[in-house]
Amino acid sequence: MSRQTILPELLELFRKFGYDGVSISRISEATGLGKASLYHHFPQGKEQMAREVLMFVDQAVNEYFVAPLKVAGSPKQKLTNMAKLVEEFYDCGNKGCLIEGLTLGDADELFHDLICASIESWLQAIAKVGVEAGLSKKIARERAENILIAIQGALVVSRAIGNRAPFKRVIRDIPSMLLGT
Amino acid sequence: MSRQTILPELLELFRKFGYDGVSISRISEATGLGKASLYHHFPQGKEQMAREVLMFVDQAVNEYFVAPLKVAGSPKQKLTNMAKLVEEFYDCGNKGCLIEGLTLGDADELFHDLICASIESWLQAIAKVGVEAGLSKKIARERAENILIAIQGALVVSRAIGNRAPFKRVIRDIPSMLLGT
DNA sequence: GTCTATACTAGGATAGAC
DNA sequence: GTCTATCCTAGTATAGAC
Repeated sequence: MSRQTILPELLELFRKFGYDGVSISRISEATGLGKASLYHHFPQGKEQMAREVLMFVDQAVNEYFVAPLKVAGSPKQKLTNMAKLVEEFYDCGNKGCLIEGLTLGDADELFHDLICASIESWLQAIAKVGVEAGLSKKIARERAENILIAIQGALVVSRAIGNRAPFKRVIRDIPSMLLGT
Repeated sequence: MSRQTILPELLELFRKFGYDGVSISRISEATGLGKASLYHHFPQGKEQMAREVLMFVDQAVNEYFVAPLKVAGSPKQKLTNMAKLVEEFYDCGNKGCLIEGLTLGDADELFHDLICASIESWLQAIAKVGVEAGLSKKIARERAENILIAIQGALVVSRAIGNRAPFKRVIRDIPSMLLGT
């Protein structure tokens, strides 16, 4: 069983249950691999699994969210493309956010650097599109932050009230959140 | 030891570590009470503790966030007052959000109704201020949702990047998020 | 109402056979 | 590379003394 098949499964577990909510037994059930096999692939156990999932996600962020912002096209088109891919990644708000589950409690210190770096590269890519569109660096950065805040907040609120409409609305409004109405 | 002294301590634990991250031993250490004493006060264990914390928070939400929106004053003043109290409650973004830790994994089903009701009453109170200020019901509701999304999202992002500035900015912008610039 | 002691279960991790 | 069996620790929960 290869990394490419197991990491997506681990991602789903960590985003759904959080670091503390994922047990080796649960992973064993979900993947069909015995505990000993899991430790064969990940000698440092759960911590290594979460770390590799975060690196896998960082790669996905760069490939799916950041790269579309760097190709040719108008700022609005780039953001619309990104918004669509974000919507897919979170399955219209049905799938939770990795950040939440990996920044609670003790896990926070373990993974802070990885999470921080991943968010930062996404943030900078969005801000760069804003600068291209004529915004000042400061405003572009703030609005990029607002976009990530809206995405993460919408995931929390949508799940809490059991209604995906707020998430979908946020996705739709991403371009205007950076470029203005 | 009374409910009034122990519930705030439990709140801090659950918001910091999430439901799965809080163990009875941890609660015992934090409160200074032995395990058996904790079960004396909360016969149904951790689940009851979390439930009572949520009811305690619901009360606090109504007392501190909703009530200030119902007194006399201009819409802008009401929102500014609320924003200030929200900032205090989350300690400028240093303290996490209960919702996150209690909507992950299995805990989600256990507490969904309580969390949902609590958010809904807050949401409606904000929307009502918007209607008073002349907004349509639909727009007022959407903007109220946007405010909660921004608050929760800012907590996630601020913690993740280790910088409270986005949270403070969101707090400052709450009135204009409802009433327009 | 709080404590010590204890029972039981689940989670983390490894040894060794195949 | 995967399995069964096992070990140890941590977590949940309760009994019974004070």
